[in-house]
Amino acid sequence: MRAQKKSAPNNERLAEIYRAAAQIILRKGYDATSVNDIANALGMTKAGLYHYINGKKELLFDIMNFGLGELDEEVAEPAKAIADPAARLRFAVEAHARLVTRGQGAITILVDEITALTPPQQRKITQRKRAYFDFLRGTLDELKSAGRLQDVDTTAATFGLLGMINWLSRWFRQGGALSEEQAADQLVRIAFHGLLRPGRLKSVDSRQ
Amino acid sequence: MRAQKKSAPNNERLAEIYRAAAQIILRKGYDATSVNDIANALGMTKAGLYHYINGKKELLFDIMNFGLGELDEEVAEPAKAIADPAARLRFAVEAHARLVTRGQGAITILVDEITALTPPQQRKITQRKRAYFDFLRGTLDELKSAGRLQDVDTTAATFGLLGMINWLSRWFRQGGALSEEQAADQLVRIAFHGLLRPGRLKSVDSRQ
DNA sequence: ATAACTACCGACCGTCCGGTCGGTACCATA
DNA sequence: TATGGTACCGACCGGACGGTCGGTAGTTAT
Repeated sequence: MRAQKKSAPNNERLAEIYRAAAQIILRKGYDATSVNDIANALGMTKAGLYHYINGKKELLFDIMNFGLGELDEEVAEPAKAIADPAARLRFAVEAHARLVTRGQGAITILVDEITALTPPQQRKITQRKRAYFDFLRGTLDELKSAGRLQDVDTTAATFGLLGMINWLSRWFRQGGALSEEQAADQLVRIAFHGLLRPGRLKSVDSRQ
Repeated sequence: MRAQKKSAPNNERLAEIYRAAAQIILRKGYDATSVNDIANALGMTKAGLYHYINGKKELLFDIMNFGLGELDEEVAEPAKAIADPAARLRFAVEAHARLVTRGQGAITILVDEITALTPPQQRKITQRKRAYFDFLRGTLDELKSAGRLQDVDTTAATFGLLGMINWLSRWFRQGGALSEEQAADQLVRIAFHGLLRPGRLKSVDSRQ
């Protein structure tokens, strides 16, 4: 139904292109990245790059779908094999966090540059993201049914979780104070048990 | 030391311009927003708008500083008057969350568009954001000293907190299922007590 | 009445960007 | 050694965008 590429170019080179483009877009943002920037990073000219891609927006769309594929393969699918919802949630948070801290770029772009797509592209990406969101919230719902969840709204909690994880891309730096594993572990701790020790606090009230 | 505006234009109109620009930039992103877009939204031409602003980047810089001003006035300053660190933290999270959910735009832009600034502008904004970050982390450090904090890294915890709060702008919608107050309350609950009920869980292990 | 200032606008400019097109050099395969 | 496909490139185009400039209409001050 849709116009395909005129020919079928080397697939490995295509993967290289996605990787290089993701890195640059991650650093400068989609709009601030020119097709020339990407081509130069690959030792090519713009015209040469257009041998592989069908347009700047479609390149972004492809990168995002690649990122969603990673999320499915490395987080959602393995997690779904875990029966206990708490263990499943822990695995998902850790694996997702590591995907972000690894800094390969696609998952972060996926989250930051949706508005750059055309509306139909946006719809498709949003739909796939929604499936992942529903999987996470479903796990929280299971925990709630089992009486293992605090008294929180599972939708808000899922967004809170995703907020913490996605925010990693803004502050986590390779070679910083925390390793990828430590950062993921910290998020799990905060998400699971919160910041404050439980116990006797005679009701915390914001109005002095 | 720096070139000022040629004259001193109406300050109220300037505020209107900031507000309108913030709304559009919030919706479309800085790069995708043209100076013309902003001018038209104000019933002006681009040339007319340039009577008030010195450049697109400086407009963004001004909006960000405006957002940081709001954060100081409505969150940091009032919070600093609260002696108990847990109550102070609760107030900060709630007030900050409400600033985001209100959707006026400046705080969200502040967080999403830093890369669009010139390096000196970036440095100034980052410095002011750092002061707010330090205030939050300082509060967590106080709680830690008092033995009231879980065993978490206060830096990671502060980023986690900010991640949840800033993420609100991506999912919270006026008139949605949750009111601004409810959303802020949910974040406080999650941040303070976590997702899982405390108690007997015979060690959550991620490996089956 | 006039000078000065504010608040704009129409027209224009240089630049950069996404995208195209007609090539060419280099393989394969037969 | 002809054929055809892959992997590029130089040159170019139209359009949009940030920004400028020389105005003008309206208001206020003297």
